[in-house]
Amino acid sequence: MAKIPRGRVATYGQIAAWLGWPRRSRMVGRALRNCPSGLPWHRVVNARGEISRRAAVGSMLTQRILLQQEGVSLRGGRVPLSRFRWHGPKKAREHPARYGG
DNA sequence: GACTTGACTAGAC
DNA sequence: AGTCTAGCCAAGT
Repeated sequence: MAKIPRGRVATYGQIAAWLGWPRRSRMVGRALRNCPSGLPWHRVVNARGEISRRAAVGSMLTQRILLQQEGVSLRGGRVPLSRFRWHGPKKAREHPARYGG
């Protein structure tokens, strides 16, 4: 998760797959309950680009703000994955998605 | 050990 | 494009 570049997002399923556990997306979410500070937890969204309700302190408002600060804009409450999804630590693209800044 | 729950997902309508 | 369903598997009760 720490490898997710600024201005990009990944899904729970992706992270699970990178770790070698393709069917364990829920475990990623479970693990994030104890997410140590300093990790970009806000760059993790579900497969539809939505922010989970269980998001940390306060609400998903925090996550939305953090994402927007990185240039990840939400459309209709979702991150457009076609644009901001990160393709993984091994297949990472050279150029980040276009975002203001 | 048998339910229930959950920061999920792919597929069907 | 939205909503529902079945599948998932570790943790909690």
